[in-house]
Amino acid sequence: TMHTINAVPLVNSASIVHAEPGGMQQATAYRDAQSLLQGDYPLQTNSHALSHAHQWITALSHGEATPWAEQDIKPTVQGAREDMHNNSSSGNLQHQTRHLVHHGNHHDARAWRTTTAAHIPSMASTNGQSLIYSQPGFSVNGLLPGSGQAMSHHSSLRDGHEEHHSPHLSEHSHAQSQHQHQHRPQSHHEHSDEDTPTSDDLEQFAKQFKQRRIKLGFTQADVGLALGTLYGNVFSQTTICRFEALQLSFKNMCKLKPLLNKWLEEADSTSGSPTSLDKIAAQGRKRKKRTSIEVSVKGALESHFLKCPKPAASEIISLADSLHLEKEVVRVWFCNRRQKEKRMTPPGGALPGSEDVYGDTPPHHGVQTPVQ
DNA sequence: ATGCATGAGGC
DNA sequence: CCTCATGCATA
Repeated sequence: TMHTINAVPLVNSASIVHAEPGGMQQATAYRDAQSLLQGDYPLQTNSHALSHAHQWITALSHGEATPWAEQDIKPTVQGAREDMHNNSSSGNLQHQTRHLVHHGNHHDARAWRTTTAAHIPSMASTNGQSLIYSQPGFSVNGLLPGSGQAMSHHSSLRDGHEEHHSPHLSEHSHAQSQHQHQHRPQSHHEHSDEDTPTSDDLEQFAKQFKQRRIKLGFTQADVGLALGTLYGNVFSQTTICRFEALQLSFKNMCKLKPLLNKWLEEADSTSGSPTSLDKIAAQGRKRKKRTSIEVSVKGALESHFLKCPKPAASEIISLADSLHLEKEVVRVWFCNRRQKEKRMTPPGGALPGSEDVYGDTPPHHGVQTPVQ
């Protein structure tokens, strides 16, 4: 039926070796970086020995009700995000319109920075990296490639343009563009950086971003880390990955684009402010062990989802019961499943014509039809 | 690359 | 309880 994956963070001595000049494989780089990042925090490999040992080795015994999470340590990280939240808005006027009023203008990464000052990611201590990159001889500016000196060449990157067009001009199955009904015919430059981009812009940017990132020798994790070091907003490998794969909501993509774009520019010019930023201690919180749902059970959930993507609490309970899963697990599963439908790149490919996915779009309409 | 999870806001 | 942005832990 179901079991939980046990995961006691073990550390593998991070092989800080990765070199591979120039043509390193992204996979390789990614691996190294990841092991560094993850292995780092459990061991406190670095100076700050903030011993706050360990969370989520959770008690096996556990009580029925939320065994994990005994102490609620707020990461303190959130504060700064509020701002960003409303700001991205314009993308899909789902239900944010009201916020547009104030701060209709800080699209710029810098704007956030101010409000974000010292902002600590919940747990991603990244000391391991600085430890490595701090080596004399390596400039430390928050955006060094995981592969060390691998980056030697680079090409210019002025916005919008290719580098290489995919030879196969697929008949462009871009049906999406329904998200942005707003085109600011503003008489000014459409710096793919300003205003709300179109789905195509995003797709284009993401693709190019990934390509350049790789050429520069950075891993997704490197980028996420650099964003934090440089602008105060740390992101995980996961987020960068999802951005590149367009697996985020349209709005989310819009929010991240400016930051990534900025990073890209900076990475190109190997800008030189040696920003040796130190991460401050990250607080830990117990995390429930990930539930592994069996395929057969997933199938059942999936079919239920097709019938009713938004089951009522009572339905969730009975469903959970019949599937022998905790109610919470089922509830979360549905939440995640719904969220998946809203990504720019939905799973099965949204059905054309069904704009409002679940008919729950209350007063607003502009709901993006996932498409494709 | 992705599955399940957390938490801040919103009602 | 939901939506959304995010991410740890995994496959």
